[in-house]
Amino acid sequence: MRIGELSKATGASIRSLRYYEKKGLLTASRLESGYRVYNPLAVEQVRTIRLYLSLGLNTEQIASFLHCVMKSKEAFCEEVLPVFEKKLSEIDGQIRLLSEIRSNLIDRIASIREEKKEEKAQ
Amino acid sequence: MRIGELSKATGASIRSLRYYEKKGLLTASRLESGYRVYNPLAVEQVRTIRLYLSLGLNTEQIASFLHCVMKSKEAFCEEVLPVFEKKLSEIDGQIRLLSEIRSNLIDRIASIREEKKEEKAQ
DNA sequence: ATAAACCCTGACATCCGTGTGAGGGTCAAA
DNA sequence: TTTGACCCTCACACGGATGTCAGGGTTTAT
Repeated sequence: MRIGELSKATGASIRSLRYYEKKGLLTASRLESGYRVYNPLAVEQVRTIRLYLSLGLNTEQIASFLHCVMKSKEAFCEEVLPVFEKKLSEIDGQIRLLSEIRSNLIDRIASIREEKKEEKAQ
Repeated sequence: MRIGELSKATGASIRSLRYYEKKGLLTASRLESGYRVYNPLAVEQVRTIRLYLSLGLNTEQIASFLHCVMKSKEAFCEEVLPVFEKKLSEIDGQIRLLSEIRSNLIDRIASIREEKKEEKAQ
């Protein structure tokens, strides 16, 4: 299949498919014209790439284990666990930070509402 | 005071102080040489700017109410509440998304650990 | 043969506060 | 006066996946 078909089949833009190739996540053979030609399995592969991207992994991390998870189950790929654990701890950190900011904002909003109430009361 | 002193007094880099000025958050008069000269109140102003930056507001949002909060209390500035509320809802959205990803990762990590246990058991 | 649809590479833009470096002027103490 | 510390503006880089445009070649159906 050509790049336009793969794009439609996966929802990834043509731009993105070329980018995944550049990052070593996807390969294609070429026609004499230079057109990329994809194996039908590429559809599943692109879906897998996008799944991991949606988990916040970057292309380098995905590249480190993609060849394995395409052949075997995720659980059988040595590389996967440390990447997931690293990502999880990053996310925990982000959630902690956002939660602090959230509390701070909530306090400030509450104070402002209080002031407004008192203003009216006068 | 000059920019280097203000930088030391506030912890903001000289680069950042110039940037705040460009964004309309900070003003300075100039010596004939072109050197910036700051009012002593600038120290408090820069601290205020950095406080709001740390809450995730951008320079444009801060600019929209900074002149007011430097004169009056936060609660008396009309502009503040809607900005805080907008930011809060963004943060809630971010936390929700991160929490989904977090659950997904935790599930996957647990599955992998399960597999490993079974592997050993054999 | 011609038009429409498809594909190619390369490169700039995005977000946005901050780091950094070039190239050059100013101030203060020795 | 010289030296070192300080200041100025301008401009590129970052992060990282994606959008988009330019300029040009290919395929396919009519």
